[in-house]
Amino acid sequence: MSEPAVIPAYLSGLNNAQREAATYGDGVENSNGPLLVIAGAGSGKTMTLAHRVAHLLAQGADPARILLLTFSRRAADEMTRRVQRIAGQLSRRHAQLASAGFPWAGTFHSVGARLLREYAARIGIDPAFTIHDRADSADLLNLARHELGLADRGKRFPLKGTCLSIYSAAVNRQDALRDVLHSTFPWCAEWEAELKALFLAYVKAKQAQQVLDYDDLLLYWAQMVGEADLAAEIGARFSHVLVDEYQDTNHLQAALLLAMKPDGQGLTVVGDDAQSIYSFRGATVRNILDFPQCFSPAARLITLERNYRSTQTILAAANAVIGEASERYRKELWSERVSAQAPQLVLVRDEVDQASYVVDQVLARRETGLALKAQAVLFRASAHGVRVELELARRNIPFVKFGGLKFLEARHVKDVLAVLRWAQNPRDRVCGFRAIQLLPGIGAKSASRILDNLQAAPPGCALLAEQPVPPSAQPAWLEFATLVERLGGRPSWPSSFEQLGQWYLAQIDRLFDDAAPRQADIEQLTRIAATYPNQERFLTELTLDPPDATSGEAGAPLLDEDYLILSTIHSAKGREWSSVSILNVIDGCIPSDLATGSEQEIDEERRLLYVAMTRAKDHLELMLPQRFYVSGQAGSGDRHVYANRTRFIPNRLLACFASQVWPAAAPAPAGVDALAQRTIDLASRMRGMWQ
DNA sequence: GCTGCTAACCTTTTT
DNA sequence: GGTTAGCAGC
Repeated sequence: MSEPAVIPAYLSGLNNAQREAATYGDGVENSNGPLLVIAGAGSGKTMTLAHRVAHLLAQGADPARILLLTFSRRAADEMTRRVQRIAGQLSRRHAQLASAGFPWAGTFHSVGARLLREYAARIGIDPAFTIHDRADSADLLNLARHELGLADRGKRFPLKGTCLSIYSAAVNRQDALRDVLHSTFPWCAEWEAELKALFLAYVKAKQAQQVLDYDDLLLYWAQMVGEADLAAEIGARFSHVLVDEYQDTNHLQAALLLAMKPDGQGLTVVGDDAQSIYSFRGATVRNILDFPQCFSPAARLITLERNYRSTQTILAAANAVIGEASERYRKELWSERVSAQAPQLVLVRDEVDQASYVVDQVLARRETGLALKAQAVLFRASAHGVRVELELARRNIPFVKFGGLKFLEARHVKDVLAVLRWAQNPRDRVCGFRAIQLLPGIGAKSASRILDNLQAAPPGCALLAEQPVPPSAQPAWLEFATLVERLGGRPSWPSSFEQLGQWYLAQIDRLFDDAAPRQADIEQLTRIAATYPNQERFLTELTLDPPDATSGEAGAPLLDEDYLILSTIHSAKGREWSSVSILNVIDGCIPSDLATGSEQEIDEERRLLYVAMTRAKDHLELMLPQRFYVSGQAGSGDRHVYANRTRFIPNRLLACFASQVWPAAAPAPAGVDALAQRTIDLASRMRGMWQ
C-alpha cells in the first residue's frame, strides 16, 4: 500500500497496521474486497474498527447502510460512541451524520429479529411473532416431549435442557443430528429417531404458535438469504458489513454473511482466534481460520500484534500460556509498557481466605489511588464469585456483577413476562399455560382445556372471561381475564405494565413463602419496563438483550459512584481493567472439570485463561485456593478436594510469575486449633506447588 | 382436579 | 439451594 503523503488528523493516532486496516480499500479500483483483521488482545481492535467506520463515513458512506454486527448490545453501543467521537474530529457534517447512531448496529440475533419482522410477509411468517428465551424454548420442547410419550419410557430420555442443547447445536453448527449426537452428546445417540420426531414436533409447535427461538432468528435469516433474489436485495441494502469478535461466530452466522456478501465486497471481519471461547454455543474457530479462503482472490489479512494494554510481564505470561495451544494464527503480542511487577500466583488456604485476600488487595490498591472501577475480579463460573460477593457486602463495598444472571430466570419474573407475552400473542401456549396456572384453584388440566378452547375458536371470538373454570376460581379468573384482555389490546405503556405488576404483587404472598425479595424484583422490573417505548420493544429487547449485571446494592448503582466489577470470564470479553484478580486458577475450575472431555474443549479452557489474563493492564493476580469445597451440599458441609494449580501453568512457566503464600507462613498467635490447621495446610501446599 | 408433600437430581459459560 | 417428578390427601 502506498503511504499517503499526509495522514489525516483523525487517523494519526493509529499505528501503521491499524491504519491499514482502517483505510483498506482506499484508492484502488474495485477494491472493496473482503478483509480479515486478526487483532490480538489489547491491540486496539475496537479502536481500529471504530476508525474504519469513521473512515467509511469520511469517504461518503451512509450510516444507515452500514451493518455492524457485534457480540453484545454493550459492544454495539461502545462502538457507536467511539465512531461518534472520531466523527467529531472529521467535520461538523460528519459529527451530525454519526450522531443519529447506526440503525443496523447490534447482535446477530437482534438484527435478525428486525430483518425478519420487516420481511415477514415475504417469507410467510407473522410479523408479530414473539421470541422465546431458552427457558421458554425448553418448556415448549418439554410439552412436545410429553405429548410424544418420551418422558415415561422405561429408560431415561434426555431432559428438556439437554434436548434443547442438542437441537441448538445441530442448527447452529449446521450439522446432521447424527453427527452432533456422536461428537457432543454420545450418551444420547441411542435416541436419534425419537429426538428427530421430537424436533419435528417442536418446530411444528413453534410455527403454530408464531414463536421463534434464538436459533430461529439466525436460521430464518439464513434461509431467507438462501433465496437468491432476497439475498441480493438484502445484501444490497448494506454497503458495508463489519463483524466484530468473528472468532465467536458459528457456521450458521458465517453462512448467512456469505449469502449476503458472496464475493466479500464490503465485508470486514475482526477477531482473535486465540480468544475463541464460545464453542458451547456452536461457535467455531474455523470460521476465522478459514475466512480468507472463502473468497477468490483470498481476503486480505492484517494482523495487529502490538499490545497497548498490558505490561510486558503480564503479556509474557499470557503469551506463554497460549503458546501451549495447537493451531492458531501465529502472532506474538508485544508491548512497550515495562513493569517490574510480574503476575502474582497467590496460594491461599481456601475460598474464604481467597475472598479476604482479594478484597484486602482491592482496598489497598484503592488507597493508592486506583478506583474500584479500574479493578475487576474474574471467575470461570458465576458461583465462584459468591464468597467474594459476601465479603464485599460484609465490608460495605459496592460492586456490580456481570454474567450468570438469574434475574430473568427467576420464577416470579418469568411469571410476569409470561402473562405479558401471552397477552401479546394468545397462541403462545407455553406462556399461556404458565400464566393461567398462577390463579388459585386452576392447575394444568384446566389450563390445557382453556388453551384448547381458545385455539379451537375463530380468532377474536373466544372471550377469555367466559372460559369455564372451577367455581371457586371464578372471581379471580374474571379479574385476570380483564387484565389480560387489556394488555392484549392497545394498552398505554408503561402504565399497563404497572397494572400487571400490581396484580402479580397481589398474588405473591400466596405463591411464595419468601415474598419480600421477589416483590423487590417485580418493582425493579416495573422500573425497567418504563425505560422502553412500548410493550413489543420491551419484550423483544429484554429477551435478546437482558440486563447483564446485578448489583450488590438494592437497585441499580448510581452511575457516578465507584464500584468494583465482578464478572465471569465470558462476560469480561473485550473489556480491560488496571488490576485483575482471577479466582480459582485450579484444575477443576479452569479448566472446568465439566469441559475436559476432548482436546478441543481443553484448548478452549486454555483460551479462557488467556482471555482473563489479557484483561489486565498493570496488575494481575491468579488465586490458588488449596482447598476447594465441593458444591451441592448444605451450607456448612465440609466435603472438599485438595486443588492443584491449573494444568495451563505447568512448572516450566513458573518463571513468568511471582509466587507467594497468604497468609504469610507465621505461627498463628491465637489458638492451638488454628496452628494445627495451618500445619496440615502447609503440607498440602507443598504438594500443590509441584503437582 | 388441585395442592402440598417428599425425594431425587443437578449446578459452566450466553444470544 | 433450586427445580422437578411422583404421590397422597382434600
